[in-house]
Amino acid sequence: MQNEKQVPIAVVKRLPRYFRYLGEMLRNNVERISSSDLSEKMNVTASQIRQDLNNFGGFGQQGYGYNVEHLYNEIGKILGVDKGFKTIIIGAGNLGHAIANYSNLQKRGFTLIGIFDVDKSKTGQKINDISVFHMSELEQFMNNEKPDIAILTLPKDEVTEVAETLGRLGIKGIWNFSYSDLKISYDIPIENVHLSDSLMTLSYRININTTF
Amino acid sequence: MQNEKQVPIAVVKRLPRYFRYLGEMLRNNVERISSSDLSEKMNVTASQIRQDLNNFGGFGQQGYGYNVEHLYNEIGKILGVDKGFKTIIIGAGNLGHAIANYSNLQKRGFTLIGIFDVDKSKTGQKINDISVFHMSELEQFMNNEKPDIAILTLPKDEVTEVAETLGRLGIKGIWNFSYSDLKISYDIPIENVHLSDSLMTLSYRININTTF
DNA sequence: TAGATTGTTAATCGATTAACAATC
DNA sequence: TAGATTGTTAATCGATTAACAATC
Repeated sequence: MQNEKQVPIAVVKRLPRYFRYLGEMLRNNVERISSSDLSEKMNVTASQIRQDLNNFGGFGQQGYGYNVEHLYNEIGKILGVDKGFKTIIIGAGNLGHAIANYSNLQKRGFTLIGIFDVDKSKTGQKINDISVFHMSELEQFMNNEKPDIAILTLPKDEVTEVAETLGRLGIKGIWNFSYSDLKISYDIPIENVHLSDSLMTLSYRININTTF
Repeated sequence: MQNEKQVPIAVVKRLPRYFRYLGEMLRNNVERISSSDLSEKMNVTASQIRQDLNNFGGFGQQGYGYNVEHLYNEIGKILGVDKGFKTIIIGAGNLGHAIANYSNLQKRGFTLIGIFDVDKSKTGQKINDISVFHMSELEQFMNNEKPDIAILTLPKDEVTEVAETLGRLGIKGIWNFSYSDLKISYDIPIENVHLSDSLMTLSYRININTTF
């Protein structure tokens, strides 16, 4: 169980970017790429690419480089996008709507199977062809459909309770958009997305450009 | 100009989180906090907090700690949220809608002053009280209103051209949501947001939890 | 004053880069 | 085979943590 020494999170966070660039190349029918060519495109060092990839095994070949399609697929497997994880959205507000309509998620192998909201006026509607259910139906839905990932787009003072419920019902991971660092009593992965953090970083950079 | 040795980006990226926790404490009428108490709440080391803050000056006081309100305000200034940066959204699709309705941005001191789209059927509408203009009106609007930040929520094959235009018209920073690492010929800060990267990181973590 | 806690220097740790032998 | 490029070890760099003198 859980061994093989853990891959640094810094490395993991770079994988989606590799995946993105390789996908682009694949669409452009690029067959192979060397770490140094890729490093130029991506503005990182070739060393880093080789080091990163070798956390997961040797995907390249001396004198040849990396086969784009193969590497793309392998990184996809590492990231688990081949698993077809089933997702639900909780909170059918603006952000919930946007994510439900965000085709990239479907493309990356995540299948949206349901949307939940406490607002009864939304129940029964469809968003991007996916049904909106009332929160009271969540437990039964979880038992029947066994979604893997819950996307939480609800106010921050409601999020902990909902997340605890999801944990109890066996969710495998939570993608949290509420303005908080969600923590629950179940040991499952949670990714907290803080959109405004990124905007404030931008703001900082504008600010120093201007100030000094 | 631009000196005082640059603050590491790792530090800058932590500032919004400090800002968030301090804001929370401020709302709870906490008057002062020591680095060690804050470190416990935030799950980081006290050392890191003190080091991070001292990149920008000494905000604390020996034997006392940090005054919450003062520190909150100072970090706000560093981040530039006190500047009232004027923002526009380009792309009135689902994500554009969601962001326009995302009250946190207004709360963090960013003022949305216009939304643009190529789709004429959207022109003249209002989203969260903000007018939607046609893209052809962008240049004049920029000249008159001088927005600081452009939020780009449009398809990735349209984003570069629009961004170049914005650069030419004097935008100060770009918050890019399209599925690409936007690069333009003007030297202005760009923050690329890749929502699906974060989801894939979550997916990875679910995957290893399950596999090993 | 005595106690608490900062600001800051020094030590440690981890991540990135460089180098090169292995090998396709 | 010769050339290219990986996988991997070693060196460097930077970031985090520990320690403590300064000071409120």
